[in-house]
Amino acid sequence: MNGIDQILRQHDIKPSYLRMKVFDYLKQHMDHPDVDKIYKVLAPEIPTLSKTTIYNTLHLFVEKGLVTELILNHQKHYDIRTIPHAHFQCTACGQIDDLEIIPPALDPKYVAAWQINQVQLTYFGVCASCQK
Amino acid sequence: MNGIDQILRQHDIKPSYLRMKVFDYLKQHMDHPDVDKIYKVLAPEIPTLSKTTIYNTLHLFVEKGLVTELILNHQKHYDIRTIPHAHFQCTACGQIDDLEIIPPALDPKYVAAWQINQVQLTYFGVCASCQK
DNA sequence: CTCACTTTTGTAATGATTACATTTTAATTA
DNA sequence: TAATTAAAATGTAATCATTACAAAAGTGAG
Ligand SMILES: [Mn+2]
Ligand SMILES: [Mn+2]
Ligand SMILES: [Zn+2]
Ligand SMILES: [Zn+2]
Repeated sequence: MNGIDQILRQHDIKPSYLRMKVFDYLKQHMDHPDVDKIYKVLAPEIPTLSKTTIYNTLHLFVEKGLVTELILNHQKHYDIRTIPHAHFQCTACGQIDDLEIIPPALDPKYVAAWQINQVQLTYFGVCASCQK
Repeated sequence: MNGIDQILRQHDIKPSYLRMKVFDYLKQHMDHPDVDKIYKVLAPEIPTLSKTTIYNTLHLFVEKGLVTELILNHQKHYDIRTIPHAHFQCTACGQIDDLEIIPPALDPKYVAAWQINQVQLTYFGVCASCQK
């Protein structure tokens, strides 16, 4: 939990207690949790916690470029890794794994015309343990 | 609209009037429409049309491998192209363009462990006309 | 302490999708 | 052809993640 306030400040985010808790959670759980997962884990130790706060905090993090948001299965998942990489999602159990694949660069003619902000490369399938 | 019944039959789909209409729409509109778009266009010429039918039909098409489903912006979009390719979506106007990029193949060790069913490569950004 | 501002909370609304029961249509059989 | 059965289409209600919005609680400067 140390140094977290520094990181938040570097991204122009005032490090409140809750924001630090949420960021700390993301740092320690790189399995791309959704809002509900984060809420369910933090709620017991923060009895007053509201799910709206989790939403607000994550929106702020995304806006400030601190975390990446990936929409899979009609749900937003949050990833503390901001460098481009790919994902695998098991359509049976929902687990999301990191893949060290860098998405291909766009043709220069598109880069000139469009302003690209994010690239998402996802492989869908069934993981090893779900195949049995 | 000719030959559509053949294509449906080849994919083990009984070519009803509505199924042919939906497929015909997808064939003529490759801009990756969502359910609502398809419904709004077909409803005027088919007064009894139900949105549930559009859902049912598209689910069937996907199940039979006739069309591809891509989830962007919390919405399902349908693509008559089934060969792998990438997409660009403008986050301002929502338009979805095809990109002739083939998503990179997975490392063999993953291919062996997982059963990959679909790959989705999407570039998000702002299109030329929305930048003004 | 007071005031202004930020953060957090609670509740209601939104909107795409799904579940499910009913009605309509098509195909099969007698 | 009429009766029976199966398939397709429809209508309505439920689901559920997300958002909108207003109120409450906390923070920090003067
Ligand atoms: Mn990741
Ligand atoms: Mn496409
Ligand atoms: Zn799995
Ligand atoms: Zn645009």
